[in-house]
Amino acid sequence: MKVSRAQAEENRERILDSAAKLFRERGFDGVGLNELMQSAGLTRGGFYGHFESKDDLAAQACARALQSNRELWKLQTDQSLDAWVKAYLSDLHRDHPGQGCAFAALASDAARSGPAVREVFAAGVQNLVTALQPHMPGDQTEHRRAKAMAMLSTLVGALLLSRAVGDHDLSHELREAALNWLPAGAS
Amino acid sequence: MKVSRAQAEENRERILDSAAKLFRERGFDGVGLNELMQSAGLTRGGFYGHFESKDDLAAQACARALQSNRELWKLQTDQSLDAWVKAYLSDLHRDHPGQGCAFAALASDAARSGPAVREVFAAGVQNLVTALQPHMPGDQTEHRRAKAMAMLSTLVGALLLSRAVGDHDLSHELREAALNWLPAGAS
DNA sequence: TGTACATCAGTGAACGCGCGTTCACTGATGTAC
DNA sequence: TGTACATCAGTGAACGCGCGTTCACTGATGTAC
Repeated sequence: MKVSRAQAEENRERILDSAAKLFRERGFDGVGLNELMQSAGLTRGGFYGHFESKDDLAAQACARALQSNRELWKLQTDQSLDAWVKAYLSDLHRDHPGQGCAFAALASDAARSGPAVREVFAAGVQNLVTALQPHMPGDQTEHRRAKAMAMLSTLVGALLLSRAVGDHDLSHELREAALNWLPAGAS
Repeated sequence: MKVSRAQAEENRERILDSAAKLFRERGFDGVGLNELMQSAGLTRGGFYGHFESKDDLAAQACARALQSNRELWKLQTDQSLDAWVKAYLSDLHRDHPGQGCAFAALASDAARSGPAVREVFAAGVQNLVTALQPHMPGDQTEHRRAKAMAMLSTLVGALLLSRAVGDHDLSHELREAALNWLPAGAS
């Protein structure tokens, strides 16, 4: 049963959205194409009409996740960098990787992936650093850029570790420590 | 063909060492039990004489990886925290996750794993932070502890991101930025 | 505007493969006498 | 110390299952007249 071109495009978008969410929750290897297509309301076989391979989807889903991160975060950073940092290190963000930062959720997966995914990640880092840069203290652009990068590393590391430890108190302590550390160089 | 008890114990150790390396390189889902046992010079069927399940092995392999991290790093930090930090953010460490930091290599995997793995990770963080703490500046113990945690987050985040981006220059820039940022609060 | 037909998005069965796990079996080890 | 036998570490075939991918087919869509 064929479907209108507009509908097909909608289907493709839905696959990408599902993939961006499920991959962040369970990693590339943790989600099969069958489940993925079903979660988008389609069947297994239709996948290859939209994407070349699972790897191709992984790269595009990462791009999608990073893009939605950017849109979500732009509002927060525009009003205050501090607000964004606090939201980044919140319990809410820790407990919902599927809607959260793609770096924290998929960096390990990306490191083990092919060039396509890694290029998407590189572009994502460049984009976010450029967006954060003007909010950082310092006279020279390259200093602000370096600070933005270091801050990003701290945030990603703290969120990741706080997700990896089972201990609830330790999870909180890790994020608090990062939060208190940041102002020293950031603001 | 039975084997002496000493030999059996040796085999178990070899499985653990292989797993600690392979898991760090490719993640829990990226390594099958067949390949794993073969890399330890054994066959598939013998696995369950040593471990309850793959999950059980994952937890024990993480513990093994974290322990060997500790032994390796103790020497470096004892002479100078700076030496350790530089080694942590080196090209060598980035390019050899199999022998490197288990946090950077497996944090995402741990976040998606069961309680056993996560408890091992929590203990690993506690251990490392306790080891770093005395090297951090500050009067009060809890301040030094918080700084050690924040520094760890920065290091893990920077190494992870520098592995995830394909771009060689960006990978270097990320680690340099973290390196220059650290002294502000750490030393 | 209405009809005839080519296009092609989506279906669902099938491909070979490797997964984690189980189990009957083997035969050297370690023990009891 | 030497022999008889129980133990049990490791083997390799087999289990059912889900994986990524392919393909012949369906039938509504979009096009040409």
